[in-house]
Amino acid sequence: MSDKTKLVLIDGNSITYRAFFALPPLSNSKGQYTNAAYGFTTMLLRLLQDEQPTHLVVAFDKGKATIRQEIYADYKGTREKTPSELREQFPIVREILNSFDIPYVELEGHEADDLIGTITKQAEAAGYDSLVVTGDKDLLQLVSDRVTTMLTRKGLSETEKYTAGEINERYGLTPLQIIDLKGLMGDTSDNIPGIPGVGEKTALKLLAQFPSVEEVLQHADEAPGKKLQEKLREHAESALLSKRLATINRDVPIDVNLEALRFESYDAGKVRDMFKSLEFKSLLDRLPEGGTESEAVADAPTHQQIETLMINVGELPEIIDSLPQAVGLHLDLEGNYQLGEMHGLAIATGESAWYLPLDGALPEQVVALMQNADKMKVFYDVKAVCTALKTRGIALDHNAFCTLLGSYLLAPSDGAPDLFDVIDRQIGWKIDPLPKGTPKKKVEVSLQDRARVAGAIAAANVLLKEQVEQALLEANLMPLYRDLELPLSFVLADMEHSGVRIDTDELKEIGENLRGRIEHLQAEIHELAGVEFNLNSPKQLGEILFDKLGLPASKKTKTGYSTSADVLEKLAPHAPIVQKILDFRHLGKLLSTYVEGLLNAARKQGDMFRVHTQFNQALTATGRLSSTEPNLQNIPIRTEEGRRLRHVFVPTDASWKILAADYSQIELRVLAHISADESMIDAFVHDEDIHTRTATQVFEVSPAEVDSNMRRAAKAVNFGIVYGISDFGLSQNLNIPRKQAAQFIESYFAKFPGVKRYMEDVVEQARKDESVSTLLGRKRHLPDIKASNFNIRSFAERTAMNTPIQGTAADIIKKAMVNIQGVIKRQNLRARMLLQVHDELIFECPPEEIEALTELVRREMEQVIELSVPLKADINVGDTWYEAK
DNA sequence: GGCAGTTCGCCC
DNA sequence: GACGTGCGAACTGCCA
Repeated sequence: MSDKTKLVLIDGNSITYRAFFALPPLSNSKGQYTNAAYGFTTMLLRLLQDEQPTHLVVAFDKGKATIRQEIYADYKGTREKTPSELREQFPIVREILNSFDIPYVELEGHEADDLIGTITKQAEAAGYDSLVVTGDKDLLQLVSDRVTTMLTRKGLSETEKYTAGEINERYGLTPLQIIDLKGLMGDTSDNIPGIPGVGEKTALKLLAQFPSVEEVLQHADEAPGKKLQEKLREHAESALLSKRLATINRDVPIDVNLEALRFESYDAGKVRDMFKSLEFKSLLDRLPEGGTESEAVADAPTHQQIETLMINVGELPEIIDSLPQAVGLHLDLEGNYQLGEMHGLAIATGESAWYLPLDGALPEQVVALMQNADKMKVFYDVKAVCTALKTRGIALDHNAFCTLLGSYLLAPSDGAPDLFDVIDRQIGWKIDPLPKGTPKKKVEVSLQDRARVAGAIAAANVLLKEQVEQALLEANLMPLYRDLELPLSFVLADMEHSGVRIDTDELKEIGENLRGRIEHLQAEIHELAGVEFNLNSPKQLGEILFDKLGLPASKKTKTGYSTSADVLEKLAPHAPIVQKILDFRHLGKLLSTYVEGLLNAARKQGDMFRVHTQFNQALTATGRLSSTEPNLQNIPIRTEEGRRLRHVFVPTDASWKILAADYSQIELRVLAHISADESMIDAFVHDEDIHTRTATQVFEVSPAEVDSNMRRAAKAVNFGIVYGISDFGLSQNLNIPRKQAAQFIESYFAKFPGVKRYMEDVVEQARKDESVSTLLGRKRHLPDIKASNFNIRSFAERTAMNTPIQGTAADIIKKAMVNIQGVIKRQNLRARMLLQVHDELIFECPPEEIEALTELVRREMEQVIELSVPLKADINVGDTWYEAK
């Protein structure tokens, strides 16, 4: 029925509030925060489209002296003050509504809830159908035959509509009983007390028995459990008060003419002007054409407006000449950037794009562009491009901008930014990615599609650069980006391109040996178990050990028994099968992950095999690198058996050497510096064994009295400090009770008061800024530091303590890498940097360079930055990585 | 057969 | 009630 009336009522406060916390704190070029207004607007546009309302109104809270506060002074008493970044957006939301000609209501001393309740009551009487849009479950109480409530779920993007039937299905309650629910359980966010200890589950159980708060209280004696009965009696008043607070007032003295809420259409031109001034670029293409747009507002085009022109090599020089100094580029690669096929190159300004198909070989005009130092070449991933070009014998000029690296430094906790996400988030272009093929099934992609996507990415890069650059400047991150991370990209590209030589014959031999022993172990285990089963299946293993053999199960996982090593180690003395399983696991890990993994990754180059890892420079929350395909940052060292694998990492030439340089205790030295703890600084200045020193302090003994257990415990505590683990984590590591672990930490802090003070200060600072920084200014956002959930907040607090330590150590070694590579190049050494493993660097060099390399690496690593304690690098040389220890 | 989720274990 | 990080192998259950 198209003539039916449909009134949509939006809870303006609730939706704006939710939008604010759901979206990152974006601001536009005028410095206005707009994330909440933006989120509200996306919701509004969606409602207009999906619901086709005939009538529309938005309600806002107004004033402080609400009726509820008269009843209960502490109402909303615990709520944090609305942040100014949010407060300043309410006027923007009202302006946006004005541009749509959508009416809004507010009344001094009343909340939006009550206004919505009152209007829906009148609408019901007039025979309108209403839809209430909110993030607040309280409004479910308004639901009736004529009123539906739409609730937002996590963020704003998902919503759920509730009719009376759905409320019954979800809660087993009538809409009005939602009030009773809240009366019993209360609401921490509004500081409505309810009955302490009664949550949703208990409240629902009670209401299933008796229909209302009053009845529940009358029959308190019949409630399950003595404690609950007592609480019901004790807090009866509170429950009744809470019910009153939760009841929406549907008779607010407000004069609403329903017909004035009629909404037919809006002037798209007016709205477009509004969006442009707020810089809601991505929302522009959701508006219809036409309207009375003012011409004064200039704007970047949307990606649909960018047509990518197919060109040939001959046209390239002329286009390049016409380009501005910063050129958006995208190298269209398929698959792994080291090996993958190069399909083409897209070149763009923010307004136009061109696509040059390539078939393997790079024409000289492209090479010229890549080596043109006068143009700033803007890529999404400079390291990938640089490496891809290196494999084709071309050196990318270093006058480049990396939008990936910049985006990462702005928000490192998000993990590796996805190209299409970044573009959508920052510019609002929704580019359909190309379909992904699999090794099995290749998908044919037309050249036109390739051009469309590559062209859009190249053009997006130009706009992204502007935004990222600006944001880096504002966040004081430009020096970190320009002087450290971007130069490091080129060093990493060198390393990835070099690769490391692998002795595959040796590796295969190790593999054969392991395979034989694994098969033998497997046969023995099956024999002992009396049945053949899949030893690699934790599920089957658990059934054998704990059901069939009846061993005591100590730990459970989500899906069944835990069979992890720490569980099995405790069982080993009781049954011989267990040690064999542990051995099987250990050897199996070495075989599948390392022997087979490395063999799969090794590529034949001339007469030798090499592995070329990829370092991810834009992924970790702390600023460390990570390594993939293969991961060369987790090659075994702890057990001799595993450590042997390092024999297969050999120099390019048999006469060359491997040189390994590792920072000694870099994290603890960083901690000593930033905490300025006297005792700790003293230990490092005198180059003492820090774990022994910690043991003497914590256990109050002389250095000679420190036994191996004390040192081990002290080491675990230091380890815990560096990695930000909890008392729980420490107790797991040391296999001691949580209480004892907490005591260790306490006595540690008593002996290192400077460290304690630092930990307290950094958490306080994190609460203030919602972020922490490293010595070189790397930032990590920590919104969870204000979480109400204890676990989430505690985690954020440990992160606040740990990130400056781990992140500063990452800064330091990165800087050393850039400096070392600079010296190697300037001195024309043949030595090559091969790997970085968080606190160590691996090189190879001809024998005659050993001395020079040792000297320069030590100097650059130790002198890279001046701290209040010395930095120390241990350097070892050998014929293989194993021997360089 | 592909995908996501889980468990396990390696490194710093 | 589950808590430093990241990568990857293998299994499992689910989908087509």
